[in-house]
Amino acid sequence: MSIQLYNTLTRKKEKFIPIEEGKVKMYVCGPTVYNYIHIGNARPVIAFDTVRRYLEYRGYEVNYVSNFTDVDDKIIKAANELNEEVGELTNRFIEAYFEDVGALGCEKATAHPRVTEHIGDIVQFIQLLIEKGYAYESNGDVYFHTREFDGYGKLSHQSIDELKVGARIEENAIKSDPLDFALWKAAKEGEISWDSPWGKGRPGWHIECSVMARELLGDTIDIHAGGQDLTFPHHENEIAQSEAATGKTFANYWMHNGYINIDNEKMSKSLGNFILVHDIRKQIDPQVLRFFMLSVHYRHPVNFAQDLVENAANGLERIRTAYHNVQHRLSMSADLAEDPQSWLDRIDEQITSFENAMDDDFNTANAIAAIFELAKQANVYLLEKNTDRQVLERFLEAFDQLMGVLGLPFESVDELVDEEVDALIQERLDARKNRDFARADEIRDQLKAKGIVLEDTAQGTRWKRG
RNA sequence: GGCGGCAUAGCCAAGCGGUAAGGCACGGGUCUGCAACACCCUUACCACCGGUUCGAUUCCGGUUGCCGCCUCCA
Repeated sequence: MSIQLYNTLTRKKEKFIPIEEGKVKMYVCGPTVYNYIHIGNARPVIAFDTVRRYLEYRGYEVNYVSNFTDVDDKIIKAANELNEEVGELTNRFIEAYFEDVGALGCEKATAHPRVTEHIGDIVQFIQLLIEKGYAYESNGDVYFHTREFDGYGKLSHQSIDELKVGARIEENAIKSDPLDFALWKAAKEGEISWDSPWGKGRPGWHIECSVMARELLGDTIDIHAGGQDLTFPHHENEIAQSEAATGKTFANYWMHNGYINIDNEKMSKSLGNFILVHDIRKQIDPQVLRFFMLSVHYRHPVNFAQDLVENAANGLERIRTAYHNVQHRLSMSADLAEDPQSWLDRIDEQITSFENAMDDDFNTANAIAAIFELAKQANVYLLEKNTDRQVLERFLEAFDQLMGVLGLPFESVDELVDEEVDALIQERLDARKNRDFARADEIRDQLKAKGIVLEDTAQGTRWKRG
């Protein structure tokens, strides 16, 4: 089966066909770095990191680009307030971004371009738009003439006239049409700026993505992704700029993730009800956060609430326990069992349903269901008196593979080795053998107080942090 | 005003023409010295009203209720 993905441009699920066979050019809009990212910012990063991992799992070579907006009004404002250089501030938050997103299991992109590294390219791109008659200079600013671009509105499915009726667009004497948007903004006194043919200034917001995507991926890319709210105007404007400049399709597939709500209310920096990843990951296992977000389809809203996250934590724990129990069994016995084949087949069935789910517009909710089913099968298998080494290994391999695609690797065994704990467990085993249950329970309670939970199995006692 | 989304068990969440995946929680069993882990069993007339169809949770129309975009925002 082939991968189907929902394309905002056509509002349909489409078969994914890359421009170049076996390769994917993907661009994901990244954050404006003037603060730590909130969990809403983290959603697209997690969602599209998962998309990327699955594409790679499917054998594609993915060239994944995600930018940093490291100069804009909010950054300048924040830098002024903190009495810090713009560059210092953005470096600080870019570093924090990598820490936060890394904790959430997201791989680094192939490239993380920054706006300030591409000013020259941006200036050239704007010049090209002016030459082609799509942009004009006014008072040191440069604007894109929206009405000159025929396809304007095709992504958000808005007609240009309706947009005007919508009417919350600011009137501005400098623009010749209220729908026009800035490509270049003239610098105010004392602001960070770069020289340009139109005087000192800096790039507008939308132009950076058009330019950096083109520089790093070419005129036409396969997948362009970002949060739902970027559809209009950001992505619409990117299309206008890029296609006006190159005369080619900018991106074949547009993917947009849904929001995170808090108590069913939209979370955003402007509303102020946001949860910073920097803070929350100290309280909640970041893998749980990732698992929680992936338990809902990426296009649907996720409601963030304490009890729902705990719910997800319990579910993840079930999968981890199954995995570690298989590992434990493998380390404790080397039984041989009859007919491993039917079990190997069952494992393959779950891998297939996982793949089917992911092929269907990256349906991680269903993919997770397949992993739960795998866990169930593993638990049932562990009930057998005799197990086959090959089957146990295959279970682990499948768990590793599937959870790996979701960016949720299992803790390695090494981290679970502790001599002191082992000694206590041995002492408890002896106590139980001598029917000294008081001592046995005492040890169990003692370990529990240290956050270590014991599980007695037919093959011995295993422990975990809980 | 324009564009769009959602409404499925106590909670979360898939499915989207052939009488409902999965998880969490609850209850009943089994396992256990007791527990933990686990296993088995139990739990839904898919917001409402019409229509199309042999058959609709799934398609069409309408109603109600939430939500989003059209403005910086993931």
